Amino acid sequence: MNLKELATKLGLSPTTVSRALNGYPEVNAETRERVMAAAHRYNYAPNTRAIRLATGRALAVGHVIPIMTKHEIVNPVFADFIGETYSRQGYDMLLSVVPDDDEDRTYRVLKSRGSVDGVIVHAPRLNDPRIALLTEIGLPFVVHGRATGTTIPYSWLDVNNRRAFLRATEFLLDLGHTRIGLINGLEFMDFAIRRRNGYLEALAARAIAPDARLMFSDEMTEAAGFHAASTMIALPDPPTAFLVASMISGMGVRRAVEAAGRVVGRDISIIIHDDDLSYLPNGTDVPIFTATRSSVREAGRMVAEMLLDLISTPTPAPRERLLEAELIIGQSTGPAPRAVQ
Amino acid sequence: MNLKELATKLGLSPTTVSRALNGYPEVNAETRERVMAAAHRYNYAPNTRAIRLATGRALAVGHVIPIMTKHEIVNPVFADFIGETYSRQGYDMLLSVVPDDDEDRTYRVLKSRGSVDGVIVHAPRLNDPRIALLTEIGLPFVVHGRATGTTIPYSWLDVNNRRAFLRATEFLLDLGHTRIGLINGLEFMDFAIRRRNGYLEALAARAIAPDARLMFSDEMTEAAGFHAASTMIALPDPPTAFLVASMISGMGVRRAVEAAGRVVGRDISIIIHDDDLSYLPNGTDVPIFTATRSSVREAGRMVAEMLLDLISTPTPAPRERLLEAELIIGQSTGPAPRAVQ
DNA sequence: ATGAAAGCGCTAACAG
DNA sequence: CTGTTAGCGCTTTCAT
Repeated sequence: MNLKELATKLGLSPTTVSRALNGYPEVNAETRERVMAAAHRYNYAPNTRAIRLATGRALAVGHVIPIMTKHEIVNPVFADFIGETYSRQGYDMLLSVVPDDDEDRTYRVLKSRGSVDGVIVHAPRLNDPRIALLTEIGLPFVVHGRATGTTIPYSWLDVNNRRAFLRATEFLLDLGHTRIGLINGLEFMDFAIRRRNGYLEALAARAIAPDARLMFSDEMTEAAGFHAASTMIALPDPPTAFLVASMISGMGVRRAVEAAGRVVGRDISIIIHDDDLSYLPNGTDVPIFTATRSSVREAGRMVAEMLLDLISTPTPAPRERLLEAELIIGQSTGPAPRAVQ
Repeated sequence: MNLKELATKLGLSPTTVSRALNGYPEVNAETRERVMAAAHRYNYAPNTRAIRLATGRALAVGHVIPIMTKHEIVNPVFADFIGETYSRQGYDMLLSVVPDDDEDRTYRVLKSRGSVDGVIVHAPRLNDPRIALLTEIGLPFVVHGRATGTTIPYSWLDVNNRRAFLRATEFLLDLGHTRIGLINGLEFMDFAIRRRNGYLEALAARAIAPDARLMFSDEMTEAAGFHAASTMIALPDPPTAFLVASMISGMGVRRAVEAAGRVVGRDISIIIHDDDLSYLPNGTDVPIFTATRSSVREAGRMVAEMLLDLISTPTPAPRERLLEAELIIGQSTGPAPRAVQ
């Protein structure tokens, strides 16, 4: 059933039916009722392809996921982008999974073929070139995260990673730890840089000089966590606590501690950060974390809304939103951190 | 730059240009050269919206992710669906994240608005209603996994989960373990059912009666793994080994073992299965697993190809593909399983 | 308040 | 081999 057929059935012109369905004010209230009812009855669904061609809008937003060719991937949790935000406004969510050495072309094609009205930029990196590129080609975008080093203004939404790690470090410092090993993600990722800064800031505030041997930056895998922790434990003056940037590397850290014959929570404390808690139940009994499932979802929804706003605004001004993370203490991944004896 | 403009510049009709660009055989070789060159020079990109309307094809495939309203989500790893398979053929990948109580409507809308040419069904459940629905409304689909209990024929690609767990169980049995705790995912998920069957089958082959107290089925979270393992360890006759269905629950299992004062790999062996190794490096030093990163990616690519095949085939016959998983022994998550003393 | 007509940019018969 | 002519199903002036 298409518009024309529906119009014929109603004895109206397609124009009027279209106007009635799209809420144009000039339509007679009674007519609108009739149209609505008929549309519902005949299960009429407008053909998106036609709307797109006629209006010149794509009615879709893109999410481009860079697959790192040299590294393990960063895999955004798409469940967080509850389709509702998009679908409620009639937008589709397009996913492009592309090797990072091919990103440029992807964005240009997205723009020139008119596949999307805007994109969400995931996993921003230091001096991320995508921001300049998108600005240049005029494809609206919102960054989920931020890109340190970028000078041109752009819209973003980020979680305060610096503050999260600052507080986690302070927490350990308060327990008397002074040698705290940082097991961070790859530090060309923006979030990893900020986390490191938070860690350093906390140390600086207590006049503790950072020790390069206690700061590892690598992929957030089990093996990398194991390697980093093992190396640090083997130092003449090993750390008494670890601050780990992901659940998975945390698993490797635990293994390293145990392999060295130490006991987690007695000899060595571990704080594991993670902002993807899809594998943990909400609210209760979680380890030390700096985000909760619900807040991550909230962020996803907010980014989506920012983009839709941006698209529908004639002359949009860049918007920025910084979310504070929660600090939650529990013990799911192991015993809670202990004071140094 | 659109087709018409390009045609004018070339002094040709849009038709000819279109034919030249789309590889129709009747075009003069020399003409084609000229057209191609001009298209390249003027950076011509066809307008997808117009192609879609004109051909009546959506040039897009949908991935519908059901968000369980009552449970933690199943979050497919989309990086596995390397866009290349789709983009090479000019297809977009559409993502719909919807609450599971709203799936019906989503599929119907997808069909009636013509947003996609077909869909990939993720995370199939026992007697999954989606298969009947999609068959009924005539939207082509391929199931990533299988749906136990479904009678109508359909296309699917699955990893042999039964066999994977059969082999893992056999491995432990060969080491002398007879009390093996199964910590499984939710058993309304098809893959979880099959894994359980593999476990049971291995026990049956050795004439070992299954013990209901050694079989847990729950969400694959850290907390659930901890709870299941703790409960089993507290039994008068506790298991000497655990077979765990995910890396994350495995973390909880390890914690439970340690909390009980036992040593992993000495008192209790653990085999962790996982088929999402995004957090592990390829190839080396992985724990006992039944799939590798590359094979998971391979599967993703294959499903995508099956769907594209299906779409472009006039009268498609259902295709079925069962992949054998690899059994890899390593020790990233802990010591390798040991023989019972 | 409603309708007629043109057009979005491409493809696909049908001619020649 | 190339061009002419109609659409695809909707929106959007411009009339009435």
